[in-house]
Amino acid sequence: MPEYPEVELLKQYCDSTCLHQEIESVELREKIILEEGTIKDFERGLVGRSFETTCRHGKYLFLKLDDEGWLVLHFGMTGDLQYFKGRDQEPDYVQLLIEFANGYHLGMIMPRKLGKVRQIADAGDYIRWKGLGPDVMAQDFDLQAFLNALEGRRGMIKSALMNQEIMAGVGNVYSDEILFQARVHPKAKVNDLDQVTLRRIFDCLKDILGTLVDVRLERDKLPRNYLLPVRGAGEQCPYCQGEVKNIKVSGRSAYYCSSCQKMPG
DNA sequence: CCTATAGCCTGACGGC
DNA sequence: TGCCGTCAGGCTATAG
Repeated sequence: MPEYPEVELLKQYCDSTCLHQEIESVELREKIILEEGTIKDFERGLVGRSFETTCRHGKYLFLKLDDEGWLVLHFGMTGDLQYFKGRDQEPDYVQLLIEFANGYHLGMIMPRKLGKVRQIADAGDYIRWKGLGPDVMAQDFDLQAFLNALEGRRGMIKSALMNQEIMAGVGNVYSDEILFQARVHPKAKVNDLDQVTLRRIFDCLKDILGTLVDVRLERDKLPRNYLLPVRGAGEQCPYCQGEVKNIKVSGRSAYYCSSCQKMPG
């Protein structure tokens, strides 16, 4: 689930809960979610420190430690965070548990262990090392930056939007939403799209991702023309009553309106 | 540069 | 109810 909107909200959640508190203990329960190093070193590296600020790039959340260094969290397909008090309130599937001096805990919840955690020296270096493209919601990711990022691409537009090296933050679900509202077929080739269409995609991207954060992902607060509530095969398009279909695009499940999202040309 | 495939890991769901 | 296959919103590696 975690794409830009979810991770941005998790960042805000951290900002309002767990900053500036001394870390008393750390339990990393699954070796597989540690990107590098040993569990012992990871745990020791956090105890006695505190989180000072946070930042986000694409689907990655960075928590800055006092003194120096960062904790990076990547949520995979099922990651979430919960800040809670007593151990008796611990939710299921906590793989990383951080206990603060005030008695509260931050749990990283991950039923499928596809996420990653790691301590790093510098967030910028990490972003470069991962090869991440520009963050889609950064101020300077404007229309020109979007066009530059897609320059020379010949693959399918949905794949390009989801490619974290081209631009970081969009995943499978919201790439469908963006293309739905821009009325572009997910399999349309990037180099077949004209400037007007690319601009429409860019505008939809910014608008949709911003809106999802504004409404805090509450479905009933979304505008009525969203694909999200009817993102299932056989559902009805809120624009044209056409049929929502499911196809595979680069191995991923894509939903689109077979009537109003046409191939260009 | 791009696509397809398989794999990582495990819960939810539908069919029999 | 139980078993089994399939699918799921992440990413990576590999082969063509």
